Amino acid sequence: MTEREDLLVGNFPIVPKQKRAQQKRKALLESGRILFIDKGYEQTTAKDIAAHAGVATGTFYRYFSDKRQLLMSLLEDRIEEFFPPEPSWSTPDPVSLLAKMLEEHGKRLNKLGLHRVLQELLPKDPELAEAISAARRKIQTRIYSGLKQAFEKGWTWKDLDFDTVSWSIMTLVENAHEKEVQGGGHVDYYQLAKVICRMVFPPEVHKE
Amino acid sequence: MTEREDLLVGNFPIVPKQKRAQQKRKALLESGRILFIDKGYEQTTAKDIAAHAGVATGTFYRYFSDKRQLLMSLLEDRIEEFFPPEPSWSTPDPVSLLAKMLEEHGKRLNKLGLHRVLQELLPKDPELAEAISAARRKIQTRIYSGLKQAFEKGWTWKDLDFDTVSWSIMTLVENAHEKEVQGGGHVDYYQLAKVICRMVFPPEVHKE
Amino acid sequence: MTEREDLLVGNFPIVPKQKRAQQKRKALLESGRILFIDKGYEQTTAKDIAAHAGVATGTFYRYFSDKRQLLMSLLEDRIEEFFPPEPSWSTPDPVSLLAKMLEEHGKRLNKLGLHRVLQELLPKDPELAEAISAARRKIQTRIYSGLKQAFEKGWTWKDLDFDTVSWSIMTLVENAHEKEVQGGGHVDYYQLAKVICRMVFPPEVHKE
Amino acid sequence: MTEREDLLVGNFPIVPKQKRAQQKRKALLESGRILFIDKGYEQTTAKDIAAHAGVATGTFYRYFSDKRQLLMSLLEDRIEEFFPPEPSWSTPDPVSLLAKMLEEHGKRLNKLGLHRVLQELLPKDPELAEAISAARRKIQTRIYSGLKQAFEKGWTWKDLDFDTVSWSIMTLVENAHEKEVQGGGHVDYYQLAKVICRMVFPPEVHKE
DNA sequence: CATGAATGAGCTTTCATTCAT
DNA sequence: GATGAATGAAAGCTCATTCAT
Repeated sequence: MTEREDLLVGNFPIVPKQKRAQQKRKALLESGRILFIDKGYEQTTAKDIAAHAGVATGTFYRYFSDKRQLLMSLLEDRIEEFFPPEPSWSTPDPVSLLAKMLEEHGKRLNKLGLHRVLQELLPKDPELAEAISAARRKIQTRIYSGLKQAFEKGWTWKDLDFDTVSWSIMTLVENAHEKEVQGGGHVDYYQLAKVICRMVFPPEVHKE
Repeated sequence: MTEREDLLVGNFPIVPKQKRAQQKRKALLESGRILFIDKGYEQTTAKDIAAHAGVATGTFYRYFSDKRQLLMSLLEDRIEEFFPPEPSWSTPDPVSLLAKMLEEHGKRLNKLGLHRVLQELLPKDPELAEAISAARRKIQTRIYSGLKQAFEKGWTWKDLDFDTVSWSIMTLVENAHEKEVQGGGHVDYYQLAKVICRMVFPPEVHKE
Repeated sequence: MTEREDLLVGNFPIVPKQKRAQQKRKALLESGRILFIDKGYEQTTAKDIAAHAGVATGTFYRYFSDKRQLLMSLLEDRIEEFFPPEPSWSTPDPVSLLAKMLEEHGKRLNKLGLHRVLQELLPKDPELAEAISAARRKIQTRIYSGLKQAFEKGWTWKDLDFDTVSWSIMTLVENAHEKEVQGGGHVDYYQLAKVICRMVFPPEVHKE
Repeated sequence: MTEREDLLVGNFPIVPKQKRAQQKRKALLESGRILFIDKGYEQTTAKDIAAHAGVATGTFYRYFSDKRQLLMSLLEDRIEEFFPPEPSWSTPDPVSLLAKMLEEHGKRLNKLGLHRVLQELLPKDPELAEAISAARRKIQTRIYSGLKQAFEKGWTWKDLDFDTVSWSIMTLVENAHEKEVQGGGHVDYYQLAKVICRMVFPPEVHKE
């Protein structure tokens, strides 16, 4: 991760040591986050962010080399938060556990709020796209191995296609959050968890 | 749909009558499509499109009032193509049929290629977002009633949550295409179809 | 006048001989006049004029080298109409005669309607400005000599300043029309004529 | 007037506080004035003005929302200066006083120099036209009542038409300045004053 | 001759970024 | 360090004029 982060964020203005400066930096980050979410990345200008943070335009550039870098800093170490943790299957009630996890993940994404902004950027920023892609692959790999373990314990469908199923789980989990945002009715996380479990386990295992 | 489409596209420069002009218009549309896909919507300028089509900037504005309208023309009457047809369950081999449908849908999307562009635009263009949303709702409604019929015939899980499952199917189908694009290996449409069927039918029905 | 006109109009497209062509030319002139008056010179495009005249854009340029030349043709031989004829003083009732002349001049200007357009152009077109200026000088000279004759007959004030008075008459007459247009109440031409006569004749002459 | 002025000028970029900025603003205003007078309003671009003021294009837009607003700032609180003060008749030597007033007004107009520019704008800018019109009405009303007072004191012609005469005075005074500009020889303000007085007073009053 | 599509210079305006104070 | 005025490249769009048909 570290290498990738460095790549993304660059090492431009050394994170300043003073308290004051730290506060300004934080204010800028927070203003950036708010405005990006509110108006979109492209529609938000450096001037806007500076004004919202109560500093001068020029100050923006003391802390960030440009708008992109601010966004990257916002994302720093958090890209993984955009993706769900791997579900745990070795539990008496995987459906409830999964439901809970889904809900928490949804909340986390809503709190970050940058989901949309990322989508806006992907076409323009191959580097970011690659970072996202890497994070996604990483998670999917974890899900994959989780599935494999469950398989080895004989819990899953015998013909489980790890690849397809792990991808399906990822996809549903990632999009559950969007569904909620779009106001297309709230997601019933429990039902979704059930559906996911059906993709993985044959019915007889459920009773276990 | 037709009314909404008209709304989106407007009736700006009447589609010209001459052959030549038609060719230029087509060239512009095609150049727009290529550049939008290649560089993203925001990064593509009217000038770029004109240059790529081998015409002068002003010519662009003969045929389209602006970039957005070109995109809308590109989308005209095609919004529904972005969404899958509803799967049919009443068939001897729903998995294969579904797999075939998924593949065809993926091909169609790849041919259009505008999937990403749409995503870039959605946050900024509420009108488009609404059109997309309507199309999506329409399809999902169809899937929903398909499920209901299957349920009434007693084929599905007894506790099927139509809403959650129809949404899950939509989501997987919509994203299958993306998986392919991202180069994460080809999608195994057959496996995906199997997973979807497992969300819907209990195993004993599969044998039927 | 001829030389000046040639200067203004240029000798670009030889006035065409055919009837058809003549009609198109006239239609263009008339459309130009209407649109110039309605929207102003700058706001009217060659395309507008052609469309209004029911011909193609290119046709415009067959008859006129450009927008300016159309305007000049509109003005051709008419610049003098923008200015009043010299008043005649040797008449039993100069006030009534003058009043009548003022009214007729006002009507003529309203009919042409290009007064405003000229004003719009003067700053940009020194050549036109010069032509206007020359025409004005010409009229003023006539008024001047009319006054001189009246003076020599002993009718006017003994200390009449020909220059000032002829200029004043010109100015009032030229602006009377504008007053009417601006809707600042109709001009009472008879009262205006009386005022002008008082500038010229002492009261005892009036009784004559 | 103040309200109307505020309306015209808007309150776009708050007049900046720093000295430097004030200078740039002034430089832009002055450059605008010069170029408007020299080339006309329409022929002058924002870029021209910026270049003439020695600043970048973008700087223009820091201080003015557009060309029009610059002109409006140039006019701010000055519209009345374009019109003469009302003449005073109750004085031992109204002719000389009037002559002096005319000359001063002429000088003031020449200093502003924007007379022509206004004329260019009037047809296109109804708001400005209304402001001008209001100012003109105001002055004319004052002249009107001045005449009425003189009439009541028995100084004027018995059949004085206040309306026509006040309009005539306005018109002559407004245009006197133009005469000078057009290089038709300097205006003899004294002679003009005499002419105006003859419009108002019968000869026997002059001796008083 | 007529047509109207095509051209491209040029105008307005915005905004990321710099730099004098 | 902080400030915010200044910069100028670049985007969107218009329109006088040309030219292939």
